Amino acid sequence: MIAKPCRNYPTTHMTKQPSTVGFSTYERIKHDIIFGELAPGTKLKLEALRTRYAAGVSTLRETLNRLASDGFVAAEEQRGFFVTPVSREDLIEIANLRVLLECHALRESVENGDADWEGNVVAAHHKLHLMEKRMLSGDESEKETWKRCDWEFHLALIQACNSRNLLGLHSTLYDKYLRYQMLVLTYRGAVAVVEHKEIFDAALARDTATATRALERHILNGLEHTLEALDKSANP
Amino acid sequence: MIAKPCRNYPTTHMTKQPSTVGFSTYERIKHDIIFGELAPGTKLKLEALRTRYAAGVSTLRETLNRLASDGFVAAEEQRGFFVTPVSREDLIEIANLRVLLECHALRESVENGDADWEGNVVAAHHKLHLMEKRMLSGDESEKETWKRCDWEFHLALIQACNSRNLLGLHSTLYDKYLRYQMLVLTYRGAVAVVEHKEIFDAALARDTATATRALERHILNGLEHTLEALDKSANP
DNA sequence: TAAAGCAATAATATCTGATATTTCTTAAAT
DNA sequence: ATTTAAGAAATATCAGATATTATTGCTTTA
Repeated sequence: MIAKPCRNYPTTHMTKQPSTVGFSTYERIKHDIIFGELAPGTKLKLEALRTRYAAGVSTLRETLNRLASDGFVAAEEQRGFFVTPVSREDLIEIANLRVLLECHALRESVENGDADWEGNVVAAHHKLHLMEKRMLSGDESEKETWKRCDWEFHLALIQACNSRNLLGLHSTLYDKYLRYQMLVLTYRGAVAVVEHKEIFDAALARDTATATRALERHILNGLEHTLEALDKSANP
Repeated sequence: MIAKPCRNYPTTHMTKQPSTVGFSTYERIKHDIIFGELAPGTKLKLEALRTRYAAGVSTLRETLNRLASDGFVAAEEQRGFFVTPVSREDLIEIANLRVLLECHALRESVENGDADWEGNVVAAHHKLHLMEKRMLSGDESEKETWKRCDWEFHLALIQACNSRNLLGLHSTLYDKYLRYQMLVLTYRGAVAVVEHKEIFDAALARDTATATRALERHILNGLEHTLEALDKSANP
């Protein structure tokens, strides 16, 4: 679970677009799972996917195997592939792991980050804040863009942690967490804005303890919020 | 959400024997990478693998994609698959991540483990210790068995951490770390025995702080040892 | 009526072979 | 020596064939 070319690589000098069918199919199916277009538990029949994604069976199986290793798809022996189901417990696990890994990465990053790192963090926070203002004013037309900004902000913060392995694991975890957020479709705009600002300020001030504490609260508040929405949608 | 027991299989809890070619190939290639039979950086040509593992190209590609997601194989766009290279930095990252995840899991486990957990830990440590005595007396004929016991001990310790996701990540990390150990082929018998005992005692005494500290030292000592051997083999 | 059995259907797992495209190798040319 | 061009090798992808297994629906039986 290390290579995550699409996001980790800077968009500046993309030496070669990975234009293979396999890669693009992987991206599309993963996207559809994260954003709920393929609901949790859905049976992924090869024939159906073949027409939906215009790819051959072999390519699809490669893709699904990859997604299975990532944990977005469950491969059941002789029974085929399913979108990984969701559960309260799983969400809690994911969130706690994200706290563990992201806080650790943030600590390292804040202590090692150079001028470049600072610059990227400032830029990412600025872009995120612009989006947040638009969201707060009621313009929810670009939720995906907003989420990308959120991702880029969180990534920028931990980018200087000096561990590709850590960044890779975190990326997958973020995506899994994101799926739950997309699932319940509820936002906690104003609060999250403040939390982002707190993390941002503490990180730039190189106040490791405050930054990690704020990040932990940020993630756990999100968890609580998502759990509530999840329970509500389960018991209407 | 709860995985129901396989319909056809008897209730005996043998690890379900997935008889598919895909799974067995996956296991075998992964094994060969971890135990160095496929050296780091090796080009994995489909034709060669086809004869070596007696599997079709499609199955092999599925397998390699899965291993690529796990991080044991590097898939290069249009250029095929390679055994993931090793490096000093990567080893350090892996070890540090293992410390982070395994210590966290151990803490949870020690605080939540029930009688079953204790029983399994005692059993696993006993078996490990038997193997260790054989190794110390010069019988190195079963290094793989010994390593399996080491794995089972470490796993038993964290088994009660209540997070499948965490256990999954840890398992992969352990294997990656193991590859480096197998690579340098050096053992630090007596020292590791003592360290295992320390962890074991503290865990059973529910002394979380001591247990995690001992585990951290155990892993970091191993890292240092492996790094030295790695440097030595690089600069002869 | 419910459980058990069984045939028909659907879907998966796997291999082979074909094709287009890309990368690698080698040898000629500047 | 570096570049270039042709040929060989390897990958990425698809389609089709087959064997095996899972699912479904109907029939029988208790």
